[in-house]
Amino acid sequence: MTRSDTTDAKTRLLDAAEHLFTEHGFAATSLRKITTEAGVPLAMVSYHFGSKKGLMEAVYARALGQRDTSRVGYLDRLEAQAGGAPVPVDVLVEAFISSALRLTRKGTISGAVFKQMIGRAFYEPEAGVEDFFPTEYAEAVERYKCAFMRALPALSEADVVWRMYFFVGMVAYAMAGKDVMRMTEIYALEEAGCPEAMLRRLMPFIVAGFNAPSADVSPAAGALAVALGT
Amino acid sequence: MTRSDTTDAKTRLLDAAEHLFTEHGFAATSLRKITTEAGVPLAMVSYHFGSKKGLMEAVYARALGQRDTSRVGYLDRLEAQAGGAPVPVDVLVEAFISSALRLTRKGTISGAVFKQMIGRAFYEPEAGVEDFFPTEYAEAVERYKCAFMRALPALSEADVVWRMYFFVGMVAYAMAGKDVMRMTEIYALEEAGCPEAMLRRLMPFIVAGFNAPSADVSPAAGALAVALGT
DNA sequence: GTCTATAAACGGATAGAC
DNA sequence: GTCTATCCGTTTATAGAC
Repeated sequence: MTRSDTTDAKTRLLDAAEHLFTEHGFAATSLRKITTEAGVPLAMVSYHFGSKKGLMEAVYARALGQRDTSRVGYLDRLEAQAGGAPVPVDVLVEAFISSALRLTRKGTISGAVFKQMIGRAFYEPEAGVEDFFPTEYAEAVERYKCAFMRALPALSEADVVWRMYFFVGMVAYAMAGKDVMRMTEIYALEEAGCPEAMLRRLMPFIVAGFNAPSADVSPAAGALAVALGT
Repeated sequence: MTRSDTTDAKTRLLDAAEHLFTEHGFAATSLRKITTEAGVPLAMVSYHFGSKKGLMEAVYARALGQRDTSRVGYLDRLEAQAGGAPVPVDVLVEAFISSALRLTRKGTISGAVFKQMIGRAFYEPEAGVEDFFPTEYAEAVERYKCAFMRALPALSEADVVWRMYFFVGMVAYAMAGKDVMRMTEIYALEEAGCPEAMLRRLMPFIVAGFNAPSADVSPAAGALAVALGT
């Protein structure tokens, strides 16, 4: 048993499940591995959570805590503060990233684990995992979309949505601690593992991306098309 | 059986495994599902590939085909063409994306499936999956890093590497067809599923990001720090 | 070479003792 | 409430018939 026996079984189960689901994914993690790491009998899963899926739901429920309403609330304040004028792009980007970081539950769970968990939830192929992140997100995306469109009147709606897509994807990637090219190993990036520092690096990159001129979508014009033809 | 019987069993197995591993992940895909979809007996897996892991390796081996040396070769040509002068950022970005797209094997496999497979390989938590993408990538990253540093002398090495990290992550995210906020559904983005179009949208975004002023890393100065303090 | 049948282990879930 | 022992379907892998 990995954890101290002073903690109760339910908590130890949640801790172990959180760790193993995060590390290896849902399908690859058996209840036996979880109960072994937690040092509790197998049957405690059924008793406390009903099923494997119930355990996972509980893991996410604990991590998410009470529903975080500050996502749009923060944006509300910013827009009220601007008093009718568009909120600048850099403020929007910073607000979105801050909201993402603020998902961290204040409590026993480490911020790093939580963020990796969120990231995994998105990448997890199992059906239903994404459903823990429900409608509020669609609302927030829509609100931010409108804000970005007002801040960037030169861009088409498609461009704004695509750039938000890239933005969201990169935040998820960074928060999940992914590193497909092993760059953090190779170049020993100091700030890897510290989401705050990483996202501070990210912010000017994203802001500049949003402010870029519109993409040329015509098939013939792109330099990319030329390169692909070779 | 889903596929035509005219194709031989080995190929049908590879096709089915490629599809299902890509769709649901390695751990969540059983050999039975694969053999059922392929319309071949279960034992053919052991016969042709030895084990489940062997099958997956074969899937990746087929997809990767012969080692693709054009990754740095393309960059070589660009640098020779520039004749000592730094290769501009937009050309580098376009070259990198083109190389990523060019990973597509010319043959039966669809480009979309392949790209999603590559993306999944990175996100797949199972140990050893990333090992199919070996040292050549580290070389390419190093070469591009030097090229970007020469094109962006105002940036520190750390900034360049971080921005490449974001760049690579976003390409992987987009190529894997991920969509954590379901934005392609909600906003019915037409070009989703067409990597070329998507990456053409991505290019100006990334180029502007690279050209952004250096990130202010000091703890107190960032607007982010202020927001987090509230 | 190809496939049926089965082995051997593992999976999630539960009955029932304490 | 807590846990042992077990059920039973599923899994990967293989033995051996054709």
